[in-house]
Amino acid sequence: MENYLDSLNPAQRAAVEYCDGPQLVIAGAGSGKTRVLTMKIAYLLQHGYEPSDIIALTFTKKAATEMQNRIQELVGAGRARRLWMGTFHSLFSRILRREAERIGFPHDFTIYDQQDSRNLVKAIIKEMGLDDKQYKPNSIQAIISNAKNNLVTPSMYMANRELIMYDQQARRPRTSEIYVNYWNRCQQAGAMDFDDLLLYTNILFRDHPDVLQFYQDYFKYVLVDEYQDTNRAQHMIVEQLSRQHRHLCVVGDDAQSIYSFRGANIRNILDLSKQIPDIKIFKLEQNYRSTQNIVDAANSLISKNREQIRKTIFSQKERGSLLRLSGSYSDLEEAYQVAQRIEALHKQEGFHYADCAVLYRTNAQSRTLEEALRKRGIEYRIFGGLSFYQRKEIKDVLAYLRLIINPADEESFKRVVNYPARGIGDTTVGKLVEAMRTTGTNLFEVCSDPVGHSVAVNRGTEKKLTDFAQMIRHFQELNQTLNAYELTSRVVIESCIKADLAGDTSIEAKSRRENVEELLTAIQTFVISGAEEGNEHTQLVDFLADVSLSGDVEPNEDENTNHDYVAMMTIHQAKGLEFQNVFIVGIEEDLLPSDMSIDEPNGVEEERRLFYVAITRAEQNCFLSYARSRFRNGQSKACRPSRFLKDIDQRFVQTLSSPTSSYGDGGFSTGGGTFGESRTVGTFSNSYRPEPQRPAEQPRRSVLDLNHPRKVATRPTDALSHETSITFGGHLLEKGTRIVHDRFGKGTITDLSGTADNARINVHFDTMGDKTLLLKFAKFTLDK
DNA sequence: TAGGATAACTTTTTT
DNA sequence: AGTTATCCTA
Repeated sequence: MENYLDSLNPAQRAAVEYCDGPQLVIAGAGSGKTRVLTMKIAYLLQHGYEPSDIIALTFTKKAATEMQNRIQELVGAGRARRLWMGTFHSLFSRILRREAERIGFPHDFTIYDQQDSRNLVKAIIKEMGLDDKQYKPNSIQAIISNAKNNLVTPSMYMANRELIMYDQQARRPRTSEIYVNYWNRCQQAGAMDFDDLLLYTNILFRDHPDVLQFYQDYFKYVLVDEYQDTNRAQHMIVEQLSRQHRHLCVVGDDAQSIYSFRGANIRNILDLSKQIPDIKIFKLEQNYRSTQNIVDAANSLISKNREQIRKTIFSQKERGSLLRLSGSYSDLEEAYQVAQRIEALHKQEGFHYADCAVLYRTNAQSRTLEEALRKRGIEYRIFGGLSFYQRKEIKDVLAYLRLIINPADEESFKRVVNYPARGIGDTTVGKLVEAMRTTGTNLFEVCSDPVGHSVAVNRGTEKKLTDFAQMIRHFQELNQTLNAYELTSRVVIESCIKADLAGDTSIEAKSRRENVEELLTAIQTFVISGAEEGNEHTQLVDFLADVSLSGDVEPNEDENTNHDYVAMMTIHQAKGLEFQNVFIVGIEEDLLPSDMSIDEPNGVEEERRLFYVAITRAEQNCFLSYARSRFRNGQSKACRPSRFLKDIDQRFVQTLSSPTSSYGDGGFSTGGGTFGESRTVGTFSNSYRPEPQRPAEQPRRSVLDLNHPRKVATRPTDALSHETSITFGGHLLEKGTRIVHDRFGKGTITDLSGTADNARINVHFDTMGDKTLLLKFAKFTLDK
C-alpha cells in the first residue's frame, strides 16, 4: 500500500498525483485506465478525503463492481463501501429518491425499463387513434429518449420550431403530443424511465438551487470513467456537481466512443478543454495489454477516422503474431473454423478456453457459433442476450412486487391484472384507462372502485376488479411485516402464479418454474447480504431498485461450476475486457459497419471505433473473419468483406484463407489461400511476414437454376437406386466431382442415388463433413 | 373473454 | 429463424 505509486509509469503517476484542479485523462486502450482511477481514489483517501466525499461514476455496473473490488483491496471493504461509486443511473436514482417530493414524485417511484416504456408509448399512440405505421412506437420512443438525453422537456420540444418542422416533414406531426402524454402518464404512474433518471436530476438541480448547492458542497471530488460515452444530461450533471470545488477527474478515450445510439456525444470529451480552459490534460499512451502487431494494426485502423484527440499508442511487448484473417463461404463455416481454431489453441498451444473470446456485432450471431462450439464439446458461455430479469415469468412476478410498492404503476398493473387469467380482458382494461384519463387518477384507484369512477362494468367484472385490488392491498399489508423473500413467496402462491406454472406440462414451463425459484433465491441472497451489512429488515423497495438498474444476476457459481469457458459476447459488452485470444467474426459490410449506421452522420466512424475496441481486446492473438453468405432474418444473404479490413495496414495482417466466391465478387481482394487450405491451419506462426498478394478472384461460376430443376431421368422413380452418374442442369455429376456449396463450401461427391425430384448426392465437404443433398433443393455449383 | 392459429415483423449496440 | 401481434373461433 505504501509504495503502490511505484508500480505506475510516470504518466500514470502524474495523473494520480495531480489534484489541484480539473483534469482530463486520455487513456488509450489497455493503458491502465482502471488502475489509475482506483489508485487515484486510494491516493485521495490517503490525503485527507473521506470516502463519502468522493463520487465516482461509471457506465456499467460491471465497471463499478470491478473498481469497487480493486479499491477494497487497497483500502479495505469498510471504507470502499462508503464511496459513492456506481453507474450514473444508480447513484442519481438514489439522490432522486431522497429528494423525490421536490419534483413531484413519490420516494419509491418505479423505474420503467425500455420495454415498459415502449408499451406505454404504444398504448398512447393507440389511445390517440394514430396509425402505428406512421408513428412507429420504436421510433417515437427513440425520439423521446433522444430529447430527454439532450435535456429537452415536452414544453421545450413544443416550443422548438426546428423539431416541430422536422416532425411535420417526417409526417408525424403529433409526435410532440405523444411526448407530452407520455410524460404525464409517467408522472401519474409515479414512474421514471432510464432517461428520466438523468433528466430529472438536472431538473432537480435547476429548480432547487439549494439542493444543487448541497451536493456541490457535499461531493468534494468527482471522478468519471468512460467520459467519451456521456450524453448531454450526464455531462451537465458532472459539470454542475464539480463547479464549486473544481476537483474533477475525467477519464476516457475518444477512440472508444461507441454509445452514440444511447445519446452519447463524443463532443463532450473532444470539446472539454474548450469548456474548461484550465483543464489539465494527461495522456496515457503505453499499452500494456497487447503485442505490438495488435496495437499497430489497431492504430492503422483508427487513423482512418477524422476526428480524434492526437495520441500515439505504443506497446513495448513483443512483436507477436500478425492478425489473422480468414474468409469463409458461410456463417456456418466461419463458426466451424472458429471452433476448430479454439480447439487448436487449447490442444496445441495450451491455452485455456477462458483465454478465448468470440466477439460479434449483434447478439443474433451467437447461435451459429454456439452450435459449432457445442459440436466440438468446447465449453462456452454467452453473455448478454435477454437478461434474467427480462424474462416473462420474472417480469410477471416483479410486476406484482412493483405494484405492491407503487400501486400507481400503470405498466405493472396492466401486466398482472389479468395474469394469471382472472377474466379481466382488454375491453375492461380499456375502460379503466379511459376512466383514469378523465379523472386524472391512476389505474389502481379506478380498479379499487370502478363504479365510483363511473366505469360501465357489470356486477361480475366489478367484483373481479375489486377482488384484484383487495389482493394487492393484502400484499401491501404483508409487506409491513415480512421481509422481501417471505413476501415474494406468498405473492407467488396467493396470486396463483405458482399454480398456473405448475399446471403447464410443457418443457418451457419447467424452466419458467426454475427461473421463478431462482428469483426467490436471488431475493433471499439479497435479504441475507442486506442483513450482513446491518439492514435488519431489507425492504422490497431496495431489492426492486437494485434489480431495475442491474443488468443481470451472476449465475450462482460454486466449486462445481466450470470456469474454463470461451466467452461469447457483443463487441459492446467486451469493452473494458481483455483476452489472450480474440476472434472477431462477421466483419462484413452491413454488419460491421452495421447497415443501420451507414446513413447516420458519423455512423461509420463510430462503427470503425467499435472495430477498434474489438481488436484492442486481444493480448496475444487476434483472428478476424468474414463470410460470403450469412443467414439473416431467416434467409441466406450474400455478404461482402467489410471496408474496415482495408483500413488495417496489411503489414500487420496474415491471410489464412479466403473463399473463392460463388457469387459475383464484391471487388475485395486479399489474395492468398484457397478454401481447401483452411483445414490445415492449426499452427500459428509468429513470423512477421506479409503474405504475397495473389491475383484476385476467379471468374464467376455458373449457378444451377434452382427454381426450375430440369427433369433428367426418364426411368420410373425406384426408391433411391444407386447411380453412377446423374445429369443435372446440363452438367454431369459423378463420384469424385468437386462442387462448391452455398453454405458448406467445397466438397467431393461420394455417392449418387435416386432419380428426378428424388435425386440426391452424398458429399464429403472439406471442412463441414459428410452431407446428403437433395438435388432439387441444394444450392451448389460445380468447382472448376 | 380465452386460447389457439396465422400473419407480420424483426435486428445494433445498453443503462 | 424466431418472436410477437393480430385475428378468429369457441
